[in-house]
Amino acid sequence: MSDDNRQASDFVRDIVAEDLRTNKWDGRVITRFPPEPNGYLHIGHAKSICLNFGIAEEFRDKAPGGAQCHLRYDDTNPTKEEQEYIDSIKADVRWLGFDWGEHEYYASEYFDQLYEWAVQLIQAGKAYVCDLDGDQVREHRGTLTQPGKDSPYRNRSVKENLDLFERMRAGEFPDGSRTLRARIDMASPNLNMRDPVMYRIMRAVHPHVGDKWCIYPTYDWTHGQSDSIERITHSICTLEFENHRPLYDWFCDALGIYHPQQIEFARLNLTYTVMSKRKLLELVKGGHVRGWDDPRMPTLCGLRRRGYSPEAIRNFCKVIGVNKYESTIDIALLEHCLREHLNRTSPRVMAVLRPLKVIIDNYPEGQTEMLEAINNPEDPSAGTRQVPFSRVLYIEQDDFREDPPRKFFRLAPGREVRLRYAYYITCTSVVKDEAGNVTELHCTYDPATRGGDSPDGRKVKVTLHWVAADQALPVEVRLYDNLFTVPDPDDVPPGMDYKNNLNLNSLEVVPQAWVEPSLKGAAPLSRYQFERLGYFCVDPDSTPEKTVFNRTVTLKDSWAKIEKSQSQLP
RNA sequence: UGGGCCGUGGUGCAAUUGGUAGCACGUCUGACUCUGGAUCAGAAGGUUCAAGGUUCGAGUCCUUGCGGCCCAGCCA
Repeated sequence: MSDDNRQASDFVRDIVAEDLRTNKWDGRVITRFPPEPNGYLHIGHAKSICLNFGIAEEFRDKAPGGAQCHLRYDDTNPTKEEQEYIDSIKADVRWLGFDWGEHEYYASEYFDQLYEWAVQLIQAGKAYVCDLDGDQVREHRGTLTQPGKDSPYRNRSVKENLDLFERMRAGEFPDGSRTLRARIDMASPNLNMRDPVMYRIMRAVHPHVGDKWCIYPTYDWTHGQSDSIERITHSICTLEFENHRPLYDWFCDALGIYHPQQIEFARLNLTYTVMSKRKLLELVKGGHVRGWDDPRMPTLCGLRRRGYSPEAIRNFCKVIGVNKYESTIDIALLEHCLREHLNRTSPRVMAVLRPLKVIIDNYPEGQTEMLEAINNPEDPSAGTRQVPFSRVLYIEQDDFREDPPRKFFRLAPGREVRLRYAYYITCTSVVKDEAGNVTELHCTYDPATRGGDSPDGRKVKVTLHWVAADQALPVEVRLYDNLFTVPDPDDVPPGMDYKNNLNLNSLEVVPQAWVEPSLKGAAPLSRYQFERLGYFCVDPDSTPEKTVFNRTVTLKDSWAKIEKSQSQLP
């Protein structure tokens, strides 16, 4: 059990608590998670989900006016959005362990209200139809250091604007030919205030509202008012929207409507991966991975398939905190949270990835016996199981060295080790092929050590995992490494991009590994620890004939560390 | 060179709001162990971006620098 289940505070929670204390929002706490359905959710979104839904949960009992978190799709750009994404987002939020109850909303369902509000702004002389095309709008916008120029259409009459806007909606004009723009200040140092576009003409079928519209509101014109409609109290978003806040404020004030408070926090960055939907989409479309749910992807569906648990991800989000400055978190911290949870919850099992045949010369031919094995030493209630033992076994190739280096404690000629839950064995001879590769080992076992303890108190340095050759199940195992070879994939010389840093060895398939028979029929997505190797998860690609395992993460391996440092010596 | 936001060990976060820098990950030791896992104990590692100033006292306040991120989509 983790020692501390409480959620530490942070500057966002501090604001919420303070607002509750001063009764700023009538005792209400309403947050929202507002994805655009244009891709799959990733671990960066998990940070936002945990923040928004977490706050609603934590303040449930403290907010007399009620606390809730909405799921709202910011679906304002039908050219990029799809039903597939809408569905996956719901599945992923639920899998993470959060529930929005009745509060599932779509910005596209506010389009009528938004249209009315646009008319209201036109009537107030605060919006106008502009005939400039994209290039011209850019030219008029000015630069970071120079003010923009007013559009020649900026001073059209209210009557003309109303007529034109109505006809935009009616489909009288071609795509991109006109826009509705807010009439603010072309000289503002904040470029977002230089008469931003509110509506564009775009003939596209919308995944949620179909072909009802040929004009679509921009995100800037939609987001703040959607929060307003839902009476959000704390509109929590990422840092890049800080510059947009004055615009959202302007819209709410100009409309005279309920005005939520926006709070910005830094998005999550992780080493050895990329975290933008654009790049993830490119990896998928470019065939660099097998799909959005490829176990190497930082998407929630990818992590799920890889074997991550929602608990691990939630705890990770708790541990990383929330702040206002960009930072990059070491992937090792995510893996730490993962192991921490999996260690407590995963049944142990034995599997051999690269088999080396071991023949126990003094064990009766044709005999099989069942030995008792503990399912989870961290959880006594998980009980025990029986594993078969016989004369011919497989052990891991890595667990034998004919000429053992210093600090290598495993099996070697003449050396005695323990087979987990079974017997002590001693290697008596080595069989090789013509090329000199070790093909099998002959050993003897000590019948007195049955179960794994020696009555004479004799100690061995190490315990090996094993499977009985004639009882083991053949399975496929997929081993994963980081998708990128460097901590910051975007750190590339000029002319190259992050794809140059793709790790070409991020997937290694072991077509035939062996697992103990208790794993027969293991359900997709079920998680195990393969003793001494790591945590593994049944891949949905599994068939009744062949189970496929994904390696979620290795166990911490101090021998690997020693070996690595030894190889680095001159 | 306009505006906005932000700088605390290698990394991520704390510091009772002015009281003498703490936690986690990682790294390195050691103990224990039927997973070289887990667990436990310990160590190394910070002139809190810098320089001034206010103060008995500054990571916290002031000034000036420096550095980083964001903004010139009819993307979100």
